[in-house]
Amino acid sequence: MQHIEPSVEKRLAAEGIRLTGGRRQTIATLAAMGGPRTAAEIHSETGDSIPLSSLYRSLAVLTDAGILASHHGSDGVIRFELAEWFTGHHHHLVCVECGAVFDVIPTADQERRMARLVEEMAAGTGFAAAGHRFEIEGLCSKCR
Amino acid sequence: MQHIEPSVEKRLAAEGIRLTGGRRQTIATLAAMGGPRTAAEIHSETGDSIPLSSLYRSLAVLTDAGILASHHGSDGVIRFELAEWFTGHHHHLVCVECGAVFDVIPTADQERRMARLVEEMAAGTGFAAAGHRFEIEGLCSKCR
DNA sequence: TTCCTTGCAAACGATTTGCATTGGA
DNA sequence: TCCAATGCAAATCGTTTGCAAGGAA
Repeated sequence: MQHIEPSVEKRLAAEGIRLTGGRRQTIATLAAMGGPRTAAEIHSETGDSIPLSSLYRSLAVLTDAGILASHHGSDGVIRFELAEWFTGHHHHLVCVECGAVFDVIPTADQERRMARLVEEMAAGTGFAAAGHRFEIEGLCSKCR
Repeated sequence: MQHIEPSVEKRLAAEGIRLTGGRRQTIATLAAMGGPRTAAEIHSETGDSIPLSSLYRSLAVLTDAGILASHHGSDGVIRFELAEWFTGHHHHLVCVECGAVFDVIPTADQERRMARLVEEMAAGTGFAAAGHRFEIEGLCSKCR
């Protein structure tokens, strides 16, 4: 955590956003949990020390500021994780049974091939491609 | 529509599910709208002739039976479309501004390359890959 | 002081469910 | 006839917001 905090603070300060205790704790918890997590998961992981409403507000602010990334899971719940400039670009393994999400880091070669697919598929659609999301769906080790 | 109805009815009948007027209309509307749509969109498209609660129930039943597929959008709303055995396998262009979703049909070659990526990336993760989801995010022609 | 942030409670909105009624095979 | 399907109203539940109090610069 210590190593990312200065850059986080700098990034937030640039927008007049404070890195408060609760936010610090939120980021540290997410870093420790190491994957996309729901507000409820973060909340209980921190021993309910941050009220859900405040947590949601912090998550929104931090996501907005590009510190976190959010994903709407197939169970209709939002999961948050550190943005890719911390974690590196990656994709997800999504368990269709329990909704849990795990990270997979593509090799440079895989990512290059993926980017080529994006380019090819968006070509001529009138759509301005800005990014991509690649999820592998299946059963996690617990559920199969 | 007429051409898919018999197979739908057969598939439903096999599970003791009836293809009623409301469900027929729901499927026809989705087929006509031609892309992932929310319950609210379907509801208003049909002139509010089907109450939302019934519509949700039909959508759940039809999705369960494999007639429809559902997607949780980044705006937290569920969109439904005909399952891939009607539409063919495809992927989505998602507008990050308005949440609209459009279909893209990959070529056989593109799909083969995508499958290879899935295989490579899931290997050695303890995860039983069953499918994949590939979404291109960007701005639709209306929003850019 | 100024303005961002927090906490609590109340509000929201998409989706779900209980229950009595209707309707199709 | 029998059981799935429907409609209405009420309930859920994750998430958001109003507002007054707290806190950092």
